[in-house]
Formats: sequence, C-alpha cells, structure tokens
Amino acid sequence: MHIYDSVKKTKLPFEPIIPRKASIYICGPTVYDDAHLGHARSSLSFDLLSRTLKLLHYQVTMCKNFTDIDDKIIKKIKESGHTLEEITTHYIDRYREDMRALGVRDADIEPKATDSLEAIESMIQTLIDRDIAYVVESGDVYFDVSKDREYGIISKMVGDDRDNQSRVEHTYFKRNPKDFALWKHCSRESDICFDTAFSKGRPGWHIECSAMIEKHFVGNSEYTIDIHGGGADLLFPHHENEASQSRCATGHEVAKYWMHNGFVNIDGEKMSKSLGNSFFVKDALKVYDGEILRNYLISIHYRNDFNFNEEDLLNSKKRLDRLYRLKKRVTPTKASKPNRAFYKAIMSAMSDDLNISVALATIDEMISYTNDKLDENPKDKGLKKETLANIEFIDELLGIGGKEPFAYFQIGVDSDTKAKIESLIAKRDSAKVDRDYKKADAIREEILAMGIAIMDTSEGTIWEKL
RNA sequence: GGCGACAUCGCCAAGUGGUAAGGCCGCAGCCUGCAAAGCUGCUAUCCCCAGUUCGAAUCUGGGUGUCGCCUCCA
Repeated sequence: MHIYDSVKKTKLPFEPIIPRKASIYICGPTVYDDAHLGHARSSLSFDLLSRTLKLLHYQVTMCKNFTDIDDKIIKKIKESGHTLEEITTHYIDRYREDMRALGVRDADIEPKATDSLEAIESMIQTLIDRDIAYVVESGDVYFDVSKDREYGIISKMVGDDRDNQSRVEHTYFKRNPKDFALWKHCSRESDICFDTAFSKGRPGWHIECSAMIEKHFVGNSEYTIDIHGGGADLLFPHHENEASQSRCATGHEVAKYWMHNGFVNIDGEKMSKSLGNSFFVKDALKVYDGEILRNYLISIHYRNDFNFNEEDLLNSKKRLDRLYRLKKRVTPTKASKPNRAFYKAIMSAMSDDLNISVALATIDEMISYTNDKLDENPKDKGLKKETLANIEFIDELLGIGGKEPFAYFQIGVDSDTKAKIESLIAKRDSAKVDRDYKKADAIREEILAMGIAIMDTSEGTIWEKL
C-alpha cells in the first residue's frame, strides 16, 4: 500500500506503527446542521481507504469525532430554544443516517468532545504547566506558538506576522498574533460551560482532536496514530495547531501520515456556508439513490477537487448500470471465487493511493469481456459463478453493485406501476406473437412514456426505469 | 502579500522518462420484426516557449490560465 502524504507532499509506502494494524483518525463534522456533500466526500474517501486496508489484511481502527461544542452550536441553541444535547444528538443521528445511505461504514470509535472533557482539560493543563500555554485575565487559555520550534511544518504556513493580508485575529492580550485559543471562558453563567482549574468555559476547536487521539490511541515513542485525515481546508490552521499541541504535550508527533481529501464544488463554485450554496446529502438523496450518489462521489480520485453536476452524475450512473446489467445476466447463481487477475489488478490500483480510475477501468474491462463471453456461450456456469464473485468483491471493496439487480433497475417504481408495466408487456408479447408489430410498438411507446425502457432478451422481455 | 494545487479527446478522467487506460457522447457494423441491451471497429500527442535526454504528457526553467488555503468550514 502506498499513500500520498499531504505534509511531505509525496507518495510513501504505508508502514504502520504496529505491523498489520492501521490506526486512523478522521476529523468529523461539527454537528449543528445536516451533512453536506463535502462531508459525504470526506467520509467516502476514508471509507475507501479503510475498506482497501481491510482487504489488504490490515486490522483497521477508524476513529471519527463529532465536534459537539462550538460557537455555531451555541448560536443554534439561542435560535432554536433547544438544548445542546437535543441539537447535537439530532444532527449526529442525521449524519449517521445520511452516511449509511451512502454506504459509509460506521467508524469503530466515534468520540464526542463533550465526552472527552477530562482528556482536554488534562492536555491543556500539561501545556500550561510547561508554559507553552498561558491563561489570560478573562480566563481564556492560549497556545504560545513561539514555544514550538516546529510550528509550521504541517502546512508550511509560518509566514510573516507583519503580513498585512493575514486575517488572524490580533488582540492585545495574546503574546503572538498566531497564538490560538485552547479554552474559551464563558462570559455568562447561562452559556454552555464546564468547570476546570483554569476557568469556566469550553474547549477550542483544535484541542479536541489532539485530546481525543491521545485518549483513544496508544502508539509508540514517535507517533500516536498512523494516519490522520480530513478535508483539504483543515490543513491550516486546524491540523497545524493540532499537531503542535500534541507535539508539545506528548513529546512526539501525533500522526505518521496525513491525508487530505479534495473539495466539492457545485457547478464550478466552491461550496461553502458563506457562499450559501451548500448542498445537503439529504436533498440529494431525495432525487438519487444512495448507491448512485456514492458511485458518483467515489469516481474521482479523493485528492482532486470534485465538481458536482447533474450531467456527470448521470454519466456515472450509466457506468453503474452496466455493472448491474451484467449482474442480471449472471443471476441467479452461486458465487465462486473472484478471478485472480481481476482481483490483483483492482487491489493493485487501490493500493496505489486509492487509484479509483484504474480500478473502475478494470471493472469496465471485466464487464465487456464477460458480456462478450456470455454472448458466445450464455450458459457458461463457471463464468457466471466467477463473475458474481467478482461483483461481490467489488461491493466489498467499493460499496457498489451489492443490490439485487432487478431491484436496482426498479428503484422508485411502486407496485401498482409495476403491475401495469407487466400487463402491458404481456399484451405486447401477444401482439408480437400475432406479428402485429404496429400494436407492439405502440405499447412500447406507451411504456416508454411512463419512463420505462424495455428490452427483448432470449429470457423474455425485461424492463428498466430510466 | 505569503503558501500550495492543477492545466491530457466534445464532456468526465487515468497515465511521473520509452512513443496516450476507461466511461459518456458521436460515427460504422453485427445482433434484433424494429428498437433497447450487448459485442466489434473508428475518433486526442497531452496550455505555450525554451532546455535536459537516444527518447518527455511525464524532468528543469520561463510564461499564460484556472482553483484552493492564509476567517468558520470536509
């Protein structure tokens, strides 16, 4: 397995801290709203990583956090009148529901910031004791970046503090402009706050991840975890700060490898809260089946930016249709073993920093090859069993192709409509027997008008929803 | 202003030194009552310029263009 390390900016062989084990931490969502396509892409990227490592016989421990204390959540509390607990459990449930619809497997560990306060407090205290962090008069605790000589190695964003374009908040009580908050005091009793030795307040964003990683993973004298992942936007400042805190608190690096997934753009424009063009997963799921969205969102390499648009989505659906049409041809049968060369080619592609394009091309070639062979000999039992095994392998690795194939082509068609289609097809069949092709074609037009395509095969007439 | 990414067929997209994968679209053919599906064939010299090399889409330098981060963000 080779992965691209976005800090070292090069592809490296994956050599875990403990042989055959892989510890992975992903920065999860702040739960104050529904998941958008960016969350989906990040989840899917690391879902693919996890599935690939598992098939390579690594014992994977995946940890993905929920940030459930944050300014935006507090804002939501004020707006809605609901409690923090009500809001965060609601959106955590919603997140899980949406990700499952996309075929993303749950993480093994899913810690919440509110469940990690002891670890957070203890890490901050360690930093204060070492004079790397300092408490200011208000009760806020800041991290002194000048105490960490290595600060900047993650993002290479050290730069010049006098830099006039910098948007870092300058406040008189900070030692350095780039110092960031580890702990924010609460200004009123009514605010969400937790009592600590330094002040009543709540954790800053960056410290949560550092504390949770230390809480849930052991590591060795050099690193705590193997892979730390997240969206490309988190590289700076979030991961820079996180790495620095962990380094200063533990004396070693937090992660051996860093992986960052690319962004989702909508019709060429960055999707973001501030642009107001966020595209929620739940809205996309109203129009497209989760598997079709998944197939589309994984079809482009995780490091590339993703330009979401309907035309490309429909193209990628056609590619998935091909897989399911082949599955139709080999169903029902019992799967044997996947074809060795096919298996090796796919795993080799995915082992190369998740080269999904090559994996998908290999699948396309397998589909064409098998269709060709089945045209020659439609009753090739051995080929059918192997092909089904190939498809089951694809489902295990990529999470696509797992549905019953006839059901796949009938998603969203109710039983009344199904009955009507079947009856029209029966009528058309008898018209065909009578060689009344005008009538048969008229019936086909009628079915087509319902958004259904039909095709005559040696096994009889079958239909698909368009 | 600082840091960084990318630029390959109409569209999406692989390919990091040896003469351009795959999908969609299009054209031709086989199959079909006709279609659809399936199969076969056809369709690019890789943003520009210069250099390194026997040889470059792939390396170096210089341009041009697009995008991202530096503020909450996946």
